[in-house]
Amino acid sequence: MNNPQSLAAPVSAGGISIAAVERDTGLGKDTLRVWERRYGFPQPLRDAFGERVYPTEQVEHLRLIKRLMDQGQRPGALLRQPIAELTERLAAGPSRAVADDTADWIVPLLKARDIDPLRAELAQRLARDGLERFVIETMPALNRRIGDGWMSGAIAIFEEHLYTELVQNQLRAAIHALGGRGTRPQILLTTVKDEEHILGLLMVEALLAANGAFALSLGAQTPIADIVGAARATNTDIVALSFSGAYPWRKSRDALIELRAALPARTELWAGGGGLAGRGRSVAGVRVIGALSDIAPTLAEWHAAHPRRSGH
Amino acid sequence: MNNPQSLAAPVSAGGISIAAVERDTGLGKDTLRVWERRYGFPQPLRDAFGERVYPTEQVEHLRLIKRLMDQGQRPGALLRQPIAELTERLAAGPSRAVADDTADWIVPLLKARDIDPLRAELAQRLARDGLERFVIETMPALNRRIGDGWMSGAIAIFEEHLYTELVQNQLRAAIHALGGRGTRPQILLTTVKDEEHILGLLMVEALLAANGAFALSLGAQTPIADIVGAARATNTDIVALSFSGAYPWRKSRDALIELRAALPARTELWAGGGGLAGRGRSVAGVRVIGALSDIAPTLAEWHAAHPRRSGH
DNA sequence: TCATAATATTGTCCTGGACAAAATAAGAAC
DNA sequence: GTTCTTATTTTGTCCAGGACAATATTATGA
Repeated sequence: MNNPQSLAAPVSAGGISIAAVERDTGLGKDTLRVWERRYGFPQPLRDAFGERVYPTEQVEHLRLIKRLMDQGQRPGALLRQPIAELTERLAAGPSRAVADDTADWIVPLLKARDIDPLRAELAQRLARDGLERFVIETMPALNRRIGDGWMSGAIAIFEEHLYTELVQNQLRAAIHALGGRGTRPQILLTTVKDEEHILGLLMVEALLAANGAFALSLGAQTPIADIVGAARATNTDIVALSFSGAYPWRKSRDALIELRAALPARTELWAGGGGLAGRGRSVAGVRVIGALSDIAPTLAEWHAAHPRRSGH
Repeated sequence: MNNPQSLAAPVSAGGISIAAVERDTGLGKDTLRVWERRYGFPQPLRDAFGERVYPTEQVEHLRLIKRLMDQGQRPGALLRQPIAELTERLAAGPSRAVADDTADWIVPLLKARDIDPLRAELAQRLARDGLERFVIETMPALNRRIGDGWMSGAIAIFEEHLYTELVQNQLRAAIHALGGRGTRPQILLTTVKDEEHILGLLMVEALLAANGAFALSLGAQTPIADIVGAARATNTDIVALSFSGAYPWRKSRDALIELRAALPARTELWAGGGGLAGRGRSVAGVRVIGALSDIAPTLAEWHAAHPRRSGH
């Protein structure tokens, strides 16, 4: 108690706790423990109380493994490979590549002390490319660049926050400017528990708005029962869910099944985001949106299937 | 694979699995099990494999308990109470009072199916009262009304989300419209770890903007080290922190002390929000902003103390 | 070549024990 | 009375190691 130094930080110094690893990688606590038991990796240190402390490099390694698993590879093999082999596989993987230097400008701008040029640059690109292209092409490139920068230590957390904040403002302003009102279809947009991912949500909202569909966003972390309640109350045509890549597929699937069962049959259920991308067969009654660029066509399909009737 | 019906649904029939309860209530698996062991509730059934199956009513009960806990009550007492007692407590709530009927209009508008009138009403009030008055007078009344409504069950969570979303959009748009750039003082605005409270942050940002000071908001949950890093990097004059009422005072004090020690002496440190209001003596070197209405005067003071020099 | 059965892999659940962190109550000092 | 310490209770999360259903992979036979 008198020695805050020794008390305060099981976190910062050597590594992070198992709960933090779960949050960061999307791998469950049980999974992490059973991997350690079976494969000998990860092999966290222990703090003074015998609790696992994962060094940053191992978390990095785990993140790499998670990425490969999302591509369809199986853990048994991956966990026995040395790390060099893994990066190699990742590079070989589907459609990596695409020399991404189109987004390189963001880093120096973030690093500069003055934020006005950054804000201006973002605004200008948005204006020049248009909302749709900005969201589908520019932003993913930027996000990836920022993510990489963060992992390699080139970008500090506050700089990532700053980026998120500025882009968010741009998107919100753009959506606001489109100023749509109660058109059909009526869309409810949200994420389930444990999903933060505000930016992804906003990207979808922007794309929908660009295509004349104005979603009602409930923000992140809406419990399933409340999603159902909201859909009922607002007479929603489509409930759209977004899952980030860190969300375990099993969980998203369960959530979708439960939600599908609880929603009225006439309400469509759409799901998308990195957590579902590439997942072979989907859940019955759920429309999986594989990529951002699929949103517009899917919306068009909906319109084709629901010809406009007079009245409201 | 051949019998999807029987396979798929440990979910629907009698109840739901522990993972589903965790997702729906936000109570961790470990917590659910330890409550069962200690207090005898919840008391799930078991399926053929010995796994817990929670009946819907118990999930409902758990959700009620969670709500009371969010209100500050402790589980030990709640878990021993019969369900009738709980609903009663919920209605009683903490220190209601203050006949606040100026904000009563929000509830029926939220309840109505159509969101356009709500959006319009908010926009109109903002335009009529001006940003400053809207933030200082209207919004706190609305927030309180919404909070009360939620606790008493009159307002569903999704309606609260909806309100937050709409107000947020209004504020952001207003700030954006003021469109200020790199003026002095340079302010860094954020909350520390574990603080969500986005709306409060945005209110402060709006007030500052209304007074010609454009804060750089880092969003919520910035680690202290990163706040310091950001302040250093951007040559910040003032770091402003917001603490919600739910944040324990002890923690905010510690955070402020730590931050004060780490920041350069020339950087001022301001702190405000419900978590600090009324707290007698403050931390040395920290300026406590008691109420939203104090922001403008405090800012004026800063300007008086820092007469404008030519150049920047 | 394709469907079906046998086998291997893998994630989640289980029990029951432990203990740090948070909240509260009790006491001391200004 | 109020603020600061110090004990005591409460409460959430972690641990180990066993088990087994769900899923993926391989072998087998028509």
